[in-house]
Amino acid sequence: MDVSRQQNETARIERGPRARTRKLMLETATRLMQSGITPSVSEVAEAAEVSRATAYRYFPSQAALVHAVVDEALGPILGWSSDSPDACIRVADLLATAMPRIDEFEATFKAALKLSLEQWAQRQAGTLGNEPLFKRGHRVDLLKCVTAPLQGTVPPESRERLAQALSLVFGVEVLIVLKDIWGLTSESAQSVAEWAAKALVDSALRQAEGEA
Amino acid sequence: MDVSRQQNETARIERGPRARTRKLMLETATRLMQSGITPSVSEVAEAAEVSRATAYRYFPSQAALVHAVVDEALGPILGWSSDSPDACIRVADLLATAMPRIDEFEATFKAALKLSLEQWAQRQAGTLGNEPLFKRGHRVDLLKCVTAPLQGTVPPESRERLAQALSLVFGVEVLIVLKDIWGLTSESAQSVAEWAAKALVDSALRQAEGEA
DNA sequence: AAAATTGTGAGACGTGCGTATCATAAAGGC
DNA sequence: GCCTTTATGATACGCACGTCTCACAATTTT
Repeated sequence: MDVSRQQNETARIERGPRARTRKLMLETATRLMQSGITPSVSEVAEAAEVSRATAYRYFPSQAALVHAVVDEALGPILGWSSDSPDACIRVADLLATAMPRIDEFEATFKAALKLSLEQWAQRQAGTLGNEPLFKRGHRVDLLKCVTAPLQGTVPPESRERLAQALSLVFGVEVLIVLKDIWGLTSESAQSVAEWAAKALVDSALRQAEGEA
Repeated sequence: MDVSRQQNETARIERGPRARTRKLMLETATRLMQSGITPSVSEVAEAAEVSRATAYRYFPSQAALVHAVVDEALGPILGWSSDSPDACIRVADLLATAMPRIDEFEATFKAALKLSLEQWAQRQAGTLGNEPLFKRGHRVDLLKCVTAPLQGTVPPESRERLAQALSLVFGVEVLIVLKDIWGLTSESAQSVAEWAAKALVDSALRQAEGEA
């Protein structure tokens, strides 16, 4: 089990049965998750028609599995950036890009949130296994990019606060609250998030103007 | 196992070993959860010094356990109401009341969210046990009360949208994002949520004025 | 082609959760 | 006081997860 080789396995185009089986499992897991279910390692093994033992060799836990699928689902979102000078346009663009993707992989992102909650609980209890800790911090950089045009217009502390507030209207949590609690459709949820995001940016701008 | 009696058990002041044991377990579970851990039924049994079998009689699953603890933690929040004519004051008051409580019972509310995610996943998979479904819809009524003073000033659709947007900056999800992802303190998180809430209300008001 | 390496499958094992059974102890009714 | 009802504890069971071992098959190396 060469570690350095395994790390690059996803990036590099490798041949051989190793890469093939891993890819098969990842695709199977992704497909299952997009269909809404959050499969255990055993379930992916069965669906991919490999033995349980083999499955556990590639993904030692459900956490590792979800982690890998999330990384794939996150792809287009992480690559996002905007060069618009208008923060409002940037945030609208980000939401228009990311939210539909999150909605498409809703089960995956919910599973990721669930896992991070599990890990948080285990950390509190002290019984923190040496699992690969979940990150879930991507929105920070994205939103710092969104608020970048406000540099010079809005003081740094307010920009930071705005980015933090925006992170509340951007992510799976939004879908959970608006779809599951309020019963909205994906489109309505998206539109509420967009309205809220614009309101927050406008408020930050107006506040900065008033102080100037 | 009289069902109607068991339902009222928490409300009524009952005597006898039944109510006593249940209360003992609930208090133990609450204490454990406030200390940050999310105990299984077995763990509560051990901590309360009752047998596993007995514990399962009162709380057939961890879900039932969390549900009961959440109901207790939710107490002061559900009783909240305001008669201020100013929506801004109402929302600030609600946040000032509810968020510290949620923060205090952070582990409990996170466990509740985790359970609701589990149930959502099971529902998607079709393997939905006949567990007592989690609600998580309390914020709807609270926020409808918050936006009530805007009746006549802000059109109903906008009021609804405002309430939905406010529900994004009010709840455990806020703590998860701001504390766990951004690394803020509870106080900073609270202050960001308050700023965002005010920004949303202001925006709705301003928008209504502009249209009038 | 033969040997060494690597991937795979079958099965056993330990653990924790939830369920069921049964005997004992405690409470309430007469 | 005795008897019925009810609560409790001990134990065992099935199940799923994760780990481990070992034999076999596939691939690569020589």
